[in-house]
Amino acid sequence: MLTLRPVDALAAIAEPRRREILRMVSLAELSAGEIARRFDVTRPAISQHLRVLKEANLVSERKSGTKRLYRARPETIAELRAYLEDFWDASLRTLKAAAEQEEQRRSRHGRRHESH
Amino acid sequence: MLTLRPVDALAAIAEPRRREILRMVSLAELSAGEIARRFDVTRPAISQHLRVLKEANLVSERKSGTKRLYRARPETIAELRAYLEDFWDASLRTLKAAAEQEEQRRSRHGRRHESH
DNA sequence: CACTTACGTAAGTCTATGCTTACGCTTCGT
DNA sequence: ACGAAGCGTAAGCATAGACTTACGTAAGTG
Repeated sequence: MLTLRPVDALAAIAEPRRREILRMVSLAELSAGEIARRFDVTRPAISQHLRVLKEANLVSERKSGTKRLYRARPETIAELRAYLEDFWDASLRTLKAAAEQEEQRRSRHGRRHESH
Repeated sequence: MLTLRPVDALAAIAEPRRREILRMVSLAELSAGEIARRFDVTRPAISQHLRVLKEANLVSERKSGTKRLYRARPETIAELRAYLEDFWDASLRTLKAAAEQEEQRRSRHGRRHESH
């Protein structure tokens, strides 16, 4: 039952600041304020980034007193990774196959092809 | 001498349509028109996507007569893949380490921690 | 019960971006 | 030389999105 597709996570990761945030909450569980202090932007901006990451299931949230602690979710990261692995594999495999075919064609008849 | 960072390629890939285009030009060298015909958008829109992909070095362009043929560039795809591999590795490794530390703490003293 | 701390959210702004139509440039066929 | 084919680019538009300030809320503190 996976309603969120890896694609949402990919879009979330495309943002440099969110990538940085995800790195931070991979190293340690952090509060929104702690994260915001390490950036030049205001705290609400970070809250909004955290919401995107949370909606993409890339981070989990836990309340502790007045704070909210965020941490990266390895499962979703692994899913996104797998999704992209398939993407790379499909691309690179077919590219390699195409290059080899071309190489064969080139060597079979000595004249250069595709002059059209 | 790599002026273009993998990050640009990542942003390019974040767009669903561009991911689809990249898949297509991995399977076969295609002209802009051929690509556009497979989408519901106009040809200029595809041209603009192709420009983004080209600037990210994800596709190469070759002129043949009045056409321009596009093809995925395996090198850049591999670079982006490597960049992300590092990202996953760093995230997942530290997450695993943190989880283990926590597990140790939890088992060392029987009571639950972090009540604050 | 105030007051403070630590937040999220709403509203508004500015920029980026994905799209369209209009146009101009090459290259090929005749 | 001329029209058509195949593109890229410019300009304009509408939407998304990354910010800001202002405000509201829940949980500790005195």
